[in-house]
Amino acid sequence: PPFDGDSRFAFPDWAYKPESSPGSRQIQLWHFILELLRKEEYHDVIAWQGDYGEFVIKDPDEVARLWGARKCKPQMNYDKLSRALRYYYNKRILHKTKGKRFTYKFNFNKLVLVNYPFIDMGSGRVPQSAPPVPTGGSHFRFPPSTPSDVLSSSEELRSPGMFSSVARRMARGSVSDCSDGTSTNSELEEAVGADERGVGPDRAYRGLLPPRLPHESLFRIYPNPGLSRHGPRVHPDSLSPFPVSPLPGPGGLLAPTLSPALSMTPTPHLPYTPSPSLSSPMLGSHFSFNPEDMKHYLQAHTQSVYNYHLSPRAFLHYPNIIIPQPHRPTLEKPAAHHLHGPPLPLSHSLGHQPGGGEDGLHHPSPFKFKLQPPPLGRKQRESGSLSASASSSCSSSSQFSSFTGSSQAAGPPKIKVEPISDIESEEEVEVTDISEEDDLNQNDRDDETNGTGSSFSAPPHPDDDGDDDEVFKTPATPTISGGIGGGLAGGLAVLPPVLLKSEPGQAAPISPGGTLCIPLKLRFKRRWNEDQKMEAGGERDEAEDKKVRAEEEEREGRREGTGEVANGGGGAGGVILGLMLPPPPTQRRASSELQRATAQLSLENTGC
DNA sequence: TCCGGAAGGG
DNA sequence: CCCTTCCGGA
Repeated sequence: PPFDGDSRFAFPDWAYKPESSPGSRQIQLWHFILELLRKEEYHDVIAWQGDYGEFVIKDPDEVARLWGARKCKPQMNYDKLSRALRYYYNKRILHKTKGKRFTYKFNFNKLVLVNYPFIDMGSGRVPQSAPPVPTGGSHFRFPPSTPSDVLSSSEELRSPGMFSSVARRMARGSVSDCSDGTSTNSELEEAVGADERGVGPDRAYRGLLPPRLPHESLFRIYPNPGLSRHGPRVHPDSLSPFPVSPLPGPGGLLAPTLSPALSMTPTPHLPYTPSPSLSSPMLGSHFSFNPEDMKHYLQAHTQSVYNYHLSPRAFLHYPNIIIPQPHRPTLEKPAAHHLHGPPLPLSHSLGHQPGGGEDGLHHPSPFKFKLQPPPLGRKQRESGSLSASASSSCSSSSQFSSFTGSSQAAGPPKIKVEPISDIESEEEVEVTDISEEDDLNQNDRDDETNGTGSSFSAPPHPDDDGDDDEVFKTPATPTISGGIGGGLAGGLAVLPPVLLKSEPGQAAPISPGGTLCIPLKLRFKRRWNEDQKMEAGGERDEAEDKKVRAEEEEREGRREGTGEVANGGGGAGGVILGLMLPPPPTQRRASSELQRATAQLSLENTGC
C-alpha cells in the first residue's frame, strides 16, 4: 500500500484545471505548487506535511527555480516566490503556518467546501469531479446505478453558485504558459492527472447520461456508504489536503453511518484536521460524496436559504433526503417548507459543534490578532531600479480578457488591499473576518457574498475543522429557472443582482418552484456575523477587518455608476458563471474547447 | 525568515 | 489581475 505517490496527494481535478479562468491564462502559483505537490518526483522539494493542506517547501531554491522555469523568469528566487505566496494570504488561498519554516497551508477546507461540499477523496473509483449543486430541474438520484466517472471539464463540474472568491480563484487556475489551448486532444484533459490512477472504466458512462442531467455523471453516491471505503486501503502515510468529513448527528434516511474515514488518520504522527463535508482523503483524486454529505450540504444550504433568503429552489427535489429545518426558528417562514421530511436538529450547521463527530476538536482558540496601524501616507521610493526582466515570450494570449481594469482611478485610495473578491459586492455587508490561524476556529469573513451576481453565502460552519469555515454559495437564479436547464446559455445569461434582491419588507419573488425568497438577507447576515463574533470571543482582527471592509468599499465604489450587471466584473466573471452551470448541449463544444485549451498543465516548461 | 507596501509588467 | 521585483522593517 503504499506510498504510491501519485494517488496520495491527489487533488480534485478541478483544482488543477484552469478552465474557469479564461481571463488569466498564466499559470498561477498556487496551481503550480499543487502540481509539484502531487508529483512524486518533487517530494524532496516540496511535500504535504502536517495538517491537511499544509505543505513544506523543503527546497525553496529549487521550488523557486522550478517556478521560475515555468514562468520563464530565470531570476526567480524564493524571496520573490514567497512574496507571491504572501499575496495569497489575503486571497485566502494560502496562509502561513507559523513557526514552521517554509510551511504554508492551503485553505482547502474553504475551497473545497465552498464548492464541493461533499467531495470525498475516499475511493479511487469515484468521480473526481465535484458535485454540482443540484438545480431545480434535475432530480437527484440516489444512488446512481453506475459509478460515474469524472467529468473533466469543469464547466460541468461547476456547481451553479457556491463560489467564494477564493473558490473562484481557486477554480480559476491557469494553463501552462507555453503549452496552451492548441491541443486538440480532448484526452489531454486528464493529462495532469495522467500519471495517476484510473480514470476509469466508467468513463464511458458519461456519454450515457442524459444531457439534461449532467450532474449525475458527476456524482458518485455511495450505494452503500461505509463499505465503499474499505476497499482501497490507504497507507497511513497518505496525506491529502482534504479533510475528512464527520457528519454529526444521526443521519437522515440516507445518512445512517458516519464515514469510516472519520476515524482515519492519514498521518498518525501529525495533527489531523478533520472537517465536515469532506470524507476520507485518500487514494484517489476522485471525488464522491455520500448521502451523509449530501445531507450535510443540504442542511447547510437550507440554512443558507433560511438565513439569507436564498432561493431554495435547489431543494425542490431531493427524493429521500431529509432536509433538516434550519435553526433560528425565529424566522417566520422556513424556506425549506417545501422540503420533505421532518426537521432535524441541525446540530452542526450553526452554532456549535455537536461535539459528536470525532472532529470535536475544540481548539481553545488562541486567537491572535494583529493590529495594523492605520494606513498612512505611502513612502515613496524613487530609486528607479530598472530591472530588465528576463524577457520571455512564453505566455499565451488571452482572448477572453475583457477586463476594463480600471480599478483605482482618481482619488487617493485610503487603503490598498489585495482584493479578495471581485465583481460586485453586497451592500454594506458587515464583514466578520478573523485572520486565519491554524487551529483556530475562525470565522472567515463571508467572503463575498456576492458572487457572480447570483450567489449568496451562507454562514460558516462551526463544525468545520476549525481552520476555515465554509461558505456555501447557492445559486439564486430564481427567475430564470423554470426549465432553464440549459436555458442559460453557458450561464452567461445572468440576472443582475438586483433581481435577486428583494426589497426589504417586501414579499420576495416567487421562484419557479413556488418558493418564497425572503428579503432581509442582510439583516440576518449581520446577525450571523454577530453571532460569529460572539463565538469568536468577541474579538476579531481589526486590521483585517478594515482591509476587508476597504475592499468591500472599494468594490462598492467601483461598481457604482458603472451600471454593472452580473457579468460586469469582467469577462472572467461571466465566463466563470457560465462554467458553473451545466452547459447546455450547444455549449458543449465551446466548453470542450476551453477545456482542451486548458487541460494540459504540466510542470515542464516547454517553451522558454 | 517572514511580512507587506510600492511600483511595474503582461 | 497575478505576479515580479525591490526593499525596509520586525
